[in-house]
Amino acid sequence: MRAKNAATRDRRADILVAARRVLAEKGLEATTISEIVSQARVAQGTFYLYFSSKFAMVYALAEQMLERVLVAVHKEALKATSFSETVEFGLSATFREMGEYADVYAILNNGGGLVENPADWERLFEPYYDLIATLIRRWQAVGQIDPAVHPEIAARLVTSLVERAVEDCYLYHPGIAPEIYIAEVSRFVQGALTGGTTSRKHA
Amino acid sequence: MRAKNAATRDRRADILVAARRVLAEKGLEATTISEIVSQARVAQGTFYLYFSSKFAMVYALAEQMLERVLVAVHKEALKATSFSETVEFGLSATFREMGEYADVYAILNNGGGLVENPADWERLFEPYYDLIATLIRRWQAVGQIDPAVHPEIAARLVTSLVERAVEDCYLYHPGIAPEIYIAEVSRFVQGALTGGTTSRKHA
Amino acid sequence: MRAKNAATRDRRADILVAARRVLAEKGLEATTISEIVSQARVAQGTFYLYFSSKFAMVYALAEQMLERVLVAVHKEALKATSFSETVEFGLSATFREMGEYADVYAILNNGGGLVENPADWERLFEPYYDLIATLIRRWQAVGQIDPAVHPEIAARLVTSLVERAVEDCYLYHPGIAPEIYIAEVSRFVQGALTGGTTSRKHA
Amino acid sequence: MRAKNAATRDRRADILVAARRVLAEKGLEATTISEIVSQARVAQGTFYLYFSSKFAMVYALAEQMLERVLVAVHKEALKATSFSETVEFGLSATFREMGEYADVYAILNNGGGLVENPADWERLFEPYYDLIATLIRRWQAVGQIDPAVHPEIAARLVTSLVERAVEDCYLYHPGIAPEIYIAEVSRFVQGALTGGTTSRKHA
DNA sequence: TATGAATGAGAGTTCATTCAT
DNA sequence: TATGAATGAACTCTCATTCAT
Repeated sequence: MRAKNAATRDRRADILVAARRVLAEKGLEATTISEIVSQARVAQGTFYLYFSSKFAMVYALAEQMLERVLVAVHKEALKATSFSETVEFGLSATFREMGEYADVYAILNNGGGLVENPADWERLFEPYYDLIATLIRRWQAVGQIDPAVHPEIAARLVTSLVERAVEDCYLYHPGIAPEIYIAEVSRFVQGALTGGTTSRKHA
Repeated sequence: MRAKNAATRDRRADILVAARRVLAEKGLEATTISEIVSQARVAQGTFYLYFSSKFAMVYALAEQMLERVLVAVHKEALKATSFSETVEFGLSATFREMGEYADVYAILNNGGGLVENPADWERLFEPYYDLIATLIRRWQAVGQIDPAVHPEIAARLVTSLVERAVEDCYLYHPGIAPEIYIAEVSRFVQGALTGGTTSRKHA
Repeated sequence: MRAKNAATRDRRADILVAARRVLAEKGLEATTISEIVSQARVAQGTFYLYFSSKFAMVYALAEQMLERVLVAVHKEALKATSFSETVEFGLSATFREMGEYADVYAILNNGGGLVENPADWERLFEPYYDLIATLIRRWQAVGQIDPAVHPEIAARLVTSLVERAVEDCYLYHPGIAPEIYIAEVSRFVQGALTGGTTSRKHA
Repeated sequence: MRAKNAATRDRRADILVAARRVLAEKGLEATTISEIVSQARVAQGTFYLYFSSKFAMVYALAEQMLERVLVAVHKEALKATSFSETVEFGLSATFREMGEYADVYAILNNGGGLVENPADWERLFEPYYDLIATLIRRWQAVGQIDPAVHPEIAARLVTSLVERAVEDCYLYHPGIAPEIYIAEVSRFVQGALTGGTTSRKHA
């Protein structure tokens, strides 16, 4: 198990970096393998050594992003001592990690229509949904989340909420600070899961 | 001033109907003008008489859908006598109308990357955001929504929530009844906007 | 034989005027019937009432120009009392008339490749060549032009010389006054036809 | 450092050869890239590897022709010992070289209207004009050309004269021998530049 | 592994022309 | 005569993919 020769460039990584730059700038349809390999300074054929198609490359990019978010959120969740903290820490971590990919969100959200079977693409997000659902169940177990909440559905709603907030935050309204969005989403999620219904009992 | 000859087909409408069928079946990138006009039984050039490009057509389709949802939600909102009813009626109407376009959601959600300036596309949704924000303000005025809620941001979050729920409901989990999603989103939105946090102060 | 109703626009003329404007601005290949009829404010079909094709229209335009030049040169030739005057008067008239068509020269010179049989196009210029050849013969008869000159070939050379000079003058070097070109061509033609070589023998 | 494999076809050259054949047969507008690549036996995309557009290809063809003429005329000019010989040798060489391109003249003369900025196209001919102007100045210096002649303008007139003569000779009147045209143009040019006007003073 | 010239199917789009009104 | 919506063949050009080196 020796270290990779320093002189040997990691071409797969080079390609992914270039791909993101091009996707961000041109959009999915206008992105060409040609431009990716040109920016990555590798030959056209080399691309196909690492990715079997344009779609496979987009898929790999999505995997990369989700892996990083997953790890970060998981780490923060371990530190949290309440549902409220879980939400706050998790959101901050997610905004931080996803913010790095803000430029390719619109594309990574739905596979850009490249995907032949939407379920294939959706499967990519499963681990993320699982993590959120698990966290929901954990805090339901200790009474901090409304037991009426459906963990699997809520996980997807929360995810879409976050994705959308990040998108709005980084793409459409760069003037508004991320903290504003984090606060808004935080209240949104906590209000939603701790039971608006319950709270209304006191009204 | 006579009525249009019944025999005269409305080619623009024919094209949009065909376009939806093809987009739903093939996805955006794989959809070709060729197939659209072939299904619409018009000539290739006729397409360009009504739409200046493939993108302009997708845009028109999104406009059409949003117009219908807007009208339906507006109508329901007039009938509602509480924020809770506004949410319930509005959601039902939205699910009903958007459900008709479920097949082209993934595409209409983000303009499929065809859009050159994302803000152009986002502008399309403005009227919808405005309506939601207006409704939020209305119920904030009578104390049924947490005054801390930022109407414009919340409108966008609610919108994304609904879009995503419809997507999940009609595309990914056709086994689950729409009512389940409506109930979940309803609680989600109400909990979020009536202020779960606030209610905890009383706890 | 009554005058045309003043209210009736001469659509054929309108089309030719618009055609020249478009040809001048866009070049032959980029000129479309669409734009011509749009500028002429007539319907697409009306074009074909007057011209059987795009080529027929360019041909008509060339005819129009050549007719005007022919008439003008003929008129001047009648006034001239020497070969020298014939050249000077004729050149001035030609520069004046052709100058009006300077914008479409490059196109009218060779039919732009629209022509299927180049001879068809060439035939258009025959009356002009004939006039020049006739004038050459006239002044050869009275000894003012070298008898060795071949009237038909010389007519074509003179014509091309003039066309090119007008082109250079009006298109490529608008800074240089037409008079300069007229003087240069005049000396050129006179020198060529009165036999510079021969005359020097006598010097 | 081995020689290029004999089996490796020079695709750029193949394309230019085919292009000439098609242009000559069909004219510029009717010439399609499709037919060119089909005759050159290369793929459609290969064309764009060497030429960025149809116009770029025509431009390259013109460059090729002018280069050959330039070299030939320059070589002959070195051998000439008088202006008269310069004209005769130069004309023969030009007729010989341009005769090889007679089939695409009408097109190469004005860029066929494909050119967006006529000056771009004109620039292509500059080296040729420069050579002629230089030769004129050389023989003006030793008194063999009328000092009143404007070298730059005359160079353009002479060029157009030659182009036109070649065109007439090879395209329109193939029955007349090139020598006739060469003689006519030779006398034309010599008469024009050695000063018909001057000589008449002595008459 | 890496290359990059070559491929060719197929895309979006244009536009001269027709024809029912 | 005049219209202009409709046509559809044909165009240029792109680009994912291959393969001999």
